Amino acid sequence: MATGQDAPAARYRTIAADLAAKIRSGDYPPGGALPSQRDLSAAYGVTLMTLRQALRQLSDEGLIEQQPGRGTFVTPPHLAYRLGSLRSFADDLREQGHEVRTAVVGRAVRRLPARVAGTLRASATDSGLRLERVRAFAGRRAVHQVSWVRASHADGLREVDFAATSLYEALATRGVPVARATETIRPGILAGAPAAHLDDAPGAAVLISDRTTYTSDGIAIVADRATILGSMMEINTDRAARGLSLHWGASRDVS
Amino acid sequence: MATGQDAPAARYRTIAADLAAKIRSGDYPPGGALPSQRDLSAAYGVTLMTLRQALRQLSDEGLIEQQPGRGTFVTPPHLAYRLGSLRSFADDLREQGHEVRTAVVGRAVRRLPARVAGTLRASATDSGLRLERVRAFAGRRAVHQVSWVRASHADGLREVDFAATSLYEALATRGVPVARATETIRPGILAGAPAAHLDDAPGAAVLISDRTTYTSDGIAIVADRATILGSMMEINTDRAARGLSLHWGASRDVS
DNA sequence: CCATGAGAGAGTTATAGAACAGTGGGGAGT
DNA sequence: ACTCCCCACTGTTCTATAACTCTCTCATGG
Repeated sequence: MATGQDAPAARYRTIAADLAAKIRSGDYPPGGALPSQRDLSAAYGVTLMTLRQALRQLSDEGLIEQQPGRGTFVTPPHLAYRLGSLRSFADDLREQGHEVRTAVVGRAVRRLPARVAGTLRASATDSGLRLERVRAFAGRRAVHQVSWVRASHADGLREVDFAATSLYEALATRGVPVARATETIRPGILAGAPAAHLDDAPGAAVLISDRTTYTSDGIAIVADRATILGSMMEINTDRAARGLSLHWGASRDVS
Repeated sequence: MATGQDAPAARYRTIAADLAAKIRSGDYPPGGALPSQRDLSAAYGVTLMTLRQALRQLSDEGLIEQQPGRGTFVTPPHLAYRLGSLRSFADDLREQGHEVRTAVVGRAVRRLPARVAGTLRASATDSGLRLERVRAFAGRRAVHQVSWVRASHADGLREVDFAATSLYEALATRGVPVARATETIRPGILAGAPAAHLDDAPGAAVLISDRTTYTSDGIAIVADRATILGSMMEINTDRAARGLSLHWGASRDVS
C-alpha cells in the first residue's frame, strides 16, 4: 500500500507548489513580476504548456494575475482584499453610489469586556482599543458600530483618522492585512446606547451583526458589533447553482 | 475598424459554446455521457489538447463533470442544485443535524396579490398556488413561510405532499429545475398572521426574508416570504479574500 | 461458483514546435 | 521637438504525438 496520497506526482503541481512557496515567502514580492513563461519553463526544465498549467492553478487560487503582452504579476494582497468579498457595509454602499459618512464617537484603550476577550481568545485582564463609530448615509445615522482591536496590533493605530480611513485599510497599511472574517447576524430591537446614536425610535427593528476578523495566521484581531437600522439597510443575496453573492443594500420602500 | 469584440476567434471557445448549446438544448441529456475526448476532438477537427481546453471551460462553469477512467457527464441539474448554494433554511439546518419538521397550514389556488404579481411579472388578474408552511425544530415553531407559485407551473404540484418534499425538489422532479434566486433579508417585529403560527411573543425580533426564484430561462417562478424567529435562527457568513459562504444556523444562547 | 487479472477505453499529463495577439519602448521621419 | 511606426517581449492558442493512470468488464483459472 505505498500508493499514498502524498505523492502528487503531477509535474505541474510540484511547480505550482514551488512558485506558491516562493510567493508566500516573499521571494517574488507582491505586485512584482514573475519571470516570463518561457524563462520559467526553461528554469524548471518543462514545456511551455506544462508551466502554463502550473500558472493556471496559481491564477485560479488568486495568487497571480496574468496580463497579455505585459507579464505575470504577484497579486498585491491589498488589492485582493479590496476586490474580494471581505468588505464592510461602507464599501458595499459606496459602490452603489451612496455617500457614507463615518463619525468617530468614542476611542479609548480599555480593559476588554468578558465577551470580547472570549472571542479574541485573550485574557480577561488584557486591554484593547475600543473604537465606536456611527455611519450615516442619505442624511440619516443608520449604523452604530463598536470595534475592539487586540492590544498587540492597536499601537500603530494611534494616529489614524478613522473618519476617513477604514479599520481594515489602516491595519493593512501597518502590515497586518486581514484575511478572513466570520459574522453572525440576528434581528433585534433598538434600545440602549445604539438608540442614542441612531435616527430611529427605540423599539424599531434592527439587525445586529457580530463579526470576528482574523489575520492570515488565524489570530482573531478585531471583534465588532454593529447595530443596523432595518428601515435603512437590508441584506441582499443572489444564489445560483454555482456561486453566491451577498451584500448590504439600502432599503427601498416596502409598501 | 473591423477589430470587433464579436469575433472571439479562439477555437476552443467556439467549441465550448457549441457544446454548451447542445447541453442546454437537451442534445446531451442531464446525467448522460458526452462522447469521449478523442471522438470529440476528431469530430471538431482539433487536437485533444484544444478540445480539453473547451471542456475545461464547461467544467469551470459547472455544466459537465469529468471522471478519470469513466467519462465526461452532463451535470444533472438536481445534483448541482443540491450541492450548490441554492438551498433552503431546512436544508441548512438538517445538514447541521437538526430535525426540521414542516407543517402545511394553507394551500389554495388564489388570485395573486399585487405585490406578488409584480415580482413574478404576472398580470394582477392571474392566479397562482399559495402555499403556507410552518417549519419547526428543537420543538418550537420557528419559521412561517408563504410561497406563491406561478399558475403555469403549479398544475403538476397538486399531488405533492409538501410536509415531506421541498418545493424546489417537487418542481425539479416535474421538469422545472430552479436555477437562481434573489433574496433580501430585513429585520422586523413579530405580528399578525405569522405571530399566530410561531412560538414566540408578539413584538419579538424576527427576520423577514423575501425571495424570488427563477428558472434557467430567467422566468420568476416562485415568490416567497418567510418570517424567522430571531431567538431561533441567525445568519452566519464566512468571508475570505476569495470565496464566501452563507448559511442559516440555530441561534446559540447569547448571554 | 467465485476470485483474479488482462485489457479496452476513458480522462490526465507531458513533449516539441509554431504561430497569433497585446504592450510598450525606441528610433526614424516630419 | 514631436509624432508615428516598427520591433522585441509578453502571454495565448494550437498542432501532433506519446505515455500515463483510473475504472470497468469479461474471460480465465482455481
